[in-house]
Amino acid sequence: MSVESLSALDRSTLRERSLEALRSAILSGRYRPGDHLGEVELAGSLGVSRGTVREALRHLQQEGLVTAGNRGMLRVNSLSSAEVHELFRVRAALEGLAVREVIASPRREAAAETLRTAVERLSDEGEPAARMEADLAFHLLLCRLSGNSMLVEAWQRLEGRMRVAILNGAAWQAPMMARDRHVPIVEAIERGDVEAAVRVVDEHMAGAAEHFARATESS
Amino acid sequence: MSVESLSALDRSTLRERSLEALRSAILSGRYRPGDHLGEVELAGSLGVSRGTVREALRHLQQEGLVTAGNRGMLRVNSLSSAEVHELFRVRAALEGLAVREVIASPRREAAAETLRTAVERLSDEGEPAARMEADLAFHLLLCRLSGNSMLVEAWQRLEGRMRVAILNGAAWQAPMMARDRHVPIVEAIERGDVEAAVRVVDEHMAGAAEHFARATESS
DNA sequence: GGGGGGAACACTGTCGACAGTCGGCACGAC
DNA sequence: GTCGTGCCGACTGTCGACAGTGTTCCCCCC
Repeated sequence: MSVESLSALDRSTLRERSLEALRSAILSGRYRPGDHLGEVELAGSLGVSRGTVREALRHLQQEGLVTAGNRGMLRVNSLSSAEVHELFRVRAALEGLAVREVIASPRREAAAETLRTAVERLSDEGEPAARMEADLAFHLLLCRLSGNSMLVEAWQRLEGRMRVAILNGAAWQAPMMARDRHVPIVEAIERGDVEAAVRVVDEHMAGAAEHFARATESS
Repeated sequence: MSVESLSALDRSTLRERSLEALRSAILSGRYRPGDHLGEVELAGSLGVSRGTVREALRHLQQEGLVTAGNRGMLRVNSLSSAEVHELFRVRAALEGLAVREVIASPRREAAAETLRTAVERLSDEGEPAARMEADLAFHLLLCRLSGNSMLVEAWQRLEGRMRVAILNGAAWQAPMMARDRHVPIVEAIERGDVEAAVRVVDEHMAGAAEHFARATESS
């Protein structure tokens, strides 16, 4: 089995490894928003050819972590506070659909239970990065449980930008990541209360948008 | 001035032209769903190098027109009827947000007027392809008028898949594209009736989903 | 006639190199 | 001092070639 996973690791292409390396470099803050990402330089530091890093950069561009500037030159993306608000409103719409579908699903009971265990993994303390991961994992799980693959895909397309937004408000207190903020969502789903669930999601997102937009402005 | 516009045309890269060519080739049905798209063959027929067509294909993959199969080989995508339903539910959520934001916007009056003129361009007759374009243009305009750039982006990410779905139900009667189906949306926005607008959008999308899902199944 | 081995093929992954273009800099004319 | 101009460096766009790997098909052996 470990051979299997090892061979799976070996099977991962250079492009995928470069993509992962670049993504974590950006998300870890090693490259600051606005920094220019030159193909030659990155190819040299990653030990791959320009074409390979080029594909990884294009993927990052689609994810929204990187944006095109003058003459096709790429730089690390950053979001204005207005864009943060827009982003979270779209997210609210998508997750609102997710809770609707979860509640309408015949597997609602099982889904609620899965969410209940997931919400327990949300911790009020610890590394900010780890808390962010747990938070995003919870919301992604919510989308997945809707069984709507298009919804999952659309949400994931927003994920990169969300990470940028969260990154901008780096030293945040993160009251939005607290478990208390997520429990009501699960409870509303358990009760099958569509209106309450959607309202809670909306409020959750509005609060998060407000918080991160402020953090963006002050940076 | 004419020099200016010409140089702008020349500025379009080979990658963009290849992308456009491939996209229209797929959308026009020249390549059928499931067809294998080999890099070498396409590079030869387009008169560009493999790297260039490769980038175009990757872009198409992000758009959802092309999907990866065995060993990274790409083929023209197709949607199951279940995915068509999922797709239109996500679209309904996004456009529901769009009408909310348009109505809540201080520029509601102007937006409604713009939509009123756009809806006039929807024709009940003529080329199916042209009608599809007009329909998509109307809905894209709706998203744009919301002023939410993230919403526009998310919608456009779905656009490729929508075209695939519509393409699958090729010989359709297209009652969903009729002007009558769109006028109520505009009227609800003009009245500022959020509930009605969202409900109309939902019904519009549900009807379209049902129609195209059936067309997908029968093909 | 059927099955196994191997060679040829058809792909994609990856790379290094050349060409075009844009921005900055120094230099000279006015 | 300021403007125009030509050079230089940097960066991306594009290309052709090589390598690795499944896949397929043919031939030989049983």
